[in-house]
Amino acid sequence: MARTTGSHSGITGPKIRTAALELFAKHGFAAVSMRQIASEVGVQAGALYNYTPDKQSLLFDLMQSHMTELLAALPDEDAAQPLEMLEQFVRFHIAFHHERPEAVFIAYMELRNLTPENFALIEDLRGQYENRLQNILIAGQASGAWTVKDAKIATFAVIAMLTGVNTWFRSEGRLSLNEVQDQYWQMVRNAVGG
Amino acid sequence: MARTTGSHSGITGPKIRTAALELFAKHGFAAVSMRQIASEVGVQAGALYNYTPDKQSLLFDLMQSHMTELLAALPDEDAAQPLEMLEQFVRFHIAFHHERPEAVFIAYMELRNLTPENFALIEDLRGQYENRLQNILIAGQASGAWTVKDAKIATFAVIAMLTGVNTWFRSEGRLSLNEVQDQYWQMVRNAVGG
DNA sequence: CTTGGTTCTGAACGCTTGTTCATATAACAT
DNA sequence: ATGTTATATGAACAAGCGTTCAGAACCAAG
Repeated sequence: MARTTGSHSGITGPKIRTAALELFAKHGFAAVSMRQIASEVGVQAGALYNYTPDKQSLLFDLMQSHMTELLAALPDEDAAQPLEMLEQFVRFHIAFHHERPEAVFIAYMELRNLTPENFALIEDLRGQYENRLQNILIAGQASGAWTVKDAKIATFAVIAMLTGVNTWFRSEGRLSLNEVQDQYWQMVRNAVGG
Repeated sequence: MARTTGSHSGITGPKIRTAALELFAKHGFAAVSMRQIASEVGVQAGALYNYTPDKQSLLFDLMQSHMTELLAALPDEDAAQPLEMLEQFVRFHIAFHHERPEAVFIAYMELRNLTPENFALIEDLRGQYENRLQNILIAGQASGAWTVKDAKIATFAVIAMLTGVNTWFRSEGRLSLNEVQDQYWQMVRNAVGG
């Protein structure tokens, strides 16, 4: 036997990415085999190599796509006052990350499974994202919108705090996304002394 | 050949735990083989099974030890006013986690590689730790020491923020541990509205 | 209806995996 | 010095790994 009925590149390609995303998030990159991904897609392992040169590229593509989408979706920089921009950032980060828990999980947990070259590329994208927040914090320092001492530390603190939402928040739970955004915005605003 | 000169249980046992800790933290549980651990110890793979029934138990033991030590090292609960207790907690968390980056990393990243039973045990220990902070936050709410609305959310937010220190702080860097503790304490205190 | 290119199968490749076990030797107790 | 026990080796096991490739079957265009 060989090619099966209904097989098509435009379908199988995305299917592979979705299956890999879910499996990597659930079990970890190293613990997932190409045969498992193929089985999830409904195809033999060899067929995956029509769509990715190897397993490493599959991981890298998922992470790069995620980081690129994240940067592209970021609200405009110079649209408003520092306090508004910070609020925008907080609400954006929570909402965007809530919508793609698997990609977020992978982007944080699988860095060590990237080749050094790929790692550097992803770290650069992450740095760009962190810089956006850091610039907001610096702008607010300059304008006296808040009192936080070290913008770099505050950047790390805020991002860690916000990303932590993904570990516990579920939309079916006690709180709505909006309530969570409100409470985190209050905590972030207080934390920077705004 | 067989048993080598100088071989001793009291030496090899800890060596295995140390090697496993470092390798798991660096490459991930699934990506590390028993042969790699053995090689790090200077022994053949079969010898490891004099010290652990299997690879899974090795991971679980490391995680359980870490969580147990964490709980045992926690400062006393009813020793002071809420504000002092919260400050104590913040400084303790940062210092304790800074001293054992590998164990912390593993305890957060390798949860999905535990069997369901082992996972439940570790999650219970983690829950106990989080409860200690939550109780402090509730006590402060009751006494009016601060204004934070939802103690559960604040617990998650503070722990995520504090644990994030490990991703960037190095003692050789620009800041001392004490300075970092000071700044994070200020941010946490502000965040809860204290 | 044929041709050509795309997408798949299924077998194979050399290697690595966690784990077991007979066997050998070092270390200790007597 | 002898006997016992603890601790190691090294080979073996079946299973699984990422990846390659010849050939088969599908799809679309002429």
